[in-house]
Amino acid sequence: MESNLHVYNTLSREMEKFEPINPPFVGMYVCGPTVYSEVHIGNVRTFTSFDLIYRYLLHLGYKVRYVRNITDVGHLLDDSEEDKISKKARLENIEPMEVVQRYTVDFHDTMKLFNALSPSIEPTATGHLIEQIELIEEIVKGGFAYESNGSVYFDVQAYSKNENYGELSGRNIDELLVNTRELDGQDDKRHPADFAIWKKAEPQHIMKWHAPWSLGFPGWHLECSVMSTKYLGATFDIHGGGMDLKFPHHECEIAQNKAGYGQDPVKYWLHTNMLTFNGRKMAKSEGTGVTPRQMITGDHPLLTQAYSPMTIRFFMLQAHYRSTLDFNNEALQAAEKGFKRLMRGVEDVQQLTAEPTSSLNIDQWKADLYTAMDDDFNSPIAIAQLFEGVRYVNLIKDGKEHLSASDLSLFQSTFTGFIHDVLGLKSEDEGDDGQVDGLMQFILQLRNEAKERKDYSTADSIRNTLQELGFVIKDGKDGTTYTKA
RNA sequence: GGUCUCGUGGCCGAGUGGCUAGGCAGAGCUCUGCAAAAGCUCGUACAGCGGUUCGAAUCCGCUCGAGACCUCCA
Repeated sequence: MESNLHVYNTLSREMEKFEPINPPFVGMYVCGPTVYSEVHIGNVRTFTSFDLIYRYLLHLGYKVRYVRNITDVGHLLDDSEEDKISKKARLENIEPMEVVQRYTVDFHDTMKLFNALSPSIEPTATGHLIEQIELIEEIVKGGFAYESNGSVYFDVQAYSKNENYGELSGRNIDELLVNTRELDGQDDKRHPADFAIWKKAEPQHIMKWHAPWSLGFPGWHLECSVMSTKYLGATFDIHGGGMDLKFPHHECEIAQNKAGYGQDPVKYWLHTNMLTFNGRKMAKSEGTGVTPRQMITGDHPLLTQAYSPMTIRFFMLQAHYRSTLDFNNEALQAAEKGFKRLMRGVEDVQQLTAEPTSSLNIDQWKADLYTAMDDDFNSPIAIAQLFEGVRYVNLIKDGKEHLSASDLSLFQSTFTGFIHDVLGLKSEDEGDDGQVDGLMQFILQLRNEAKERKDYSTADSIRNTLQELGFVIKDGKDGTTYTKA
């Protein structure tokens, strides 16, 4: 298993050659959603980015175990004593697990629309309470956590004696202690930077479990430590998530793993950047979240039209996963047209015929494609290279370039395979039963007869009417074809 | 207030010490009954001001602007 893949590791802040701990196996853990409401389009971007990464690793031949959790324990809101899931449950007058079920299903449906592959394992926080309690016990035993009023807090200062709390996020422990804001309900903590790993539940709290310290619930960061370790081992290859999780979530995860399991959990940390709308980060908490449903239906004040899931996916892949990406109508419309052009290339490439020799260097073209993806999954460059491929298709179609049988077959499989399997893009033309095509062929035949009679008014009338119905007519050298607009 | 990121042509968005990103939009040409499609060609962009260098959009400093994290967030 040899590849030349390089990835940007947040931990080292450098590009590193990707070398799995146990090739050809790769363990990848990605922080999944908290299922208390519909995901927004920013969440979709993150999971689409990791879908691209997962797909490319598979394409390279790695045996990937992809674990993505579902956070179904609500965690505390900043200034209330109520967590997100039980709050939602109370508002909608339903069971907390009903909330969880509804939005888990919705999340899966959404990711399917965007053609994301399912993870290998999708564990839930509530399904791993025992393991979480065990990890807390280990951390306490090691002297890195203390109990206070039925809650258990991670002792950041004790941990910092020998470890570097802040290594991932570049934070300085002393500044952290000074700069942490004064929050209510911090009385139980010894230091403001300490974080809860077990929280005693207030009487009105719905989701709670019995533990040695109290009837309560686990700290948010704990589930990922536990589930990643359980399914991928104490040290695994890739841990991913959104940039906004770097601190405190991932920082705390590392601390918990080192304190409880005695091991540095992750070799490569990958973080995806945020999606903005009108230059502002999209976030549920700010009420600026645009949902996938709104994107697909166009039902949102900021949208001038609807955009299909594949248009949105293509648009996302046109930016690098570590860059912020700003949504606006003009850019999305550009993506819509570009995507259609790419898909036309996929259709047309299959129609090409071979010649005795080649006038294009397909090996080089293919190598450039892989070079792009090997450079930290640089999908924008890869897409540029695929558009170069579209140009090839058209030149060959026009007889201006030609390929040998072996080159043509390589070109076809690489071009189509990359678009379908690596980028996860597929045509959205709803297939028909051939009736439409039969009708179209008949109509076009009538039109061509009119053209031969130089009856251009009839020919144009047919073309205009078909155009209004959504069919674009193209008179080529070898006959007339049509595409759906 | 602290930490950090970014500022690329009309729009989105790669790249990065000297060589074409790409998509969309725009202009011209070829093809065509016309059109569409397709092909070819074109704009010569890197916030501003200094500095380093033979040479910087790319490195350094400052200024301005935008954003993120520091509190739940993908």
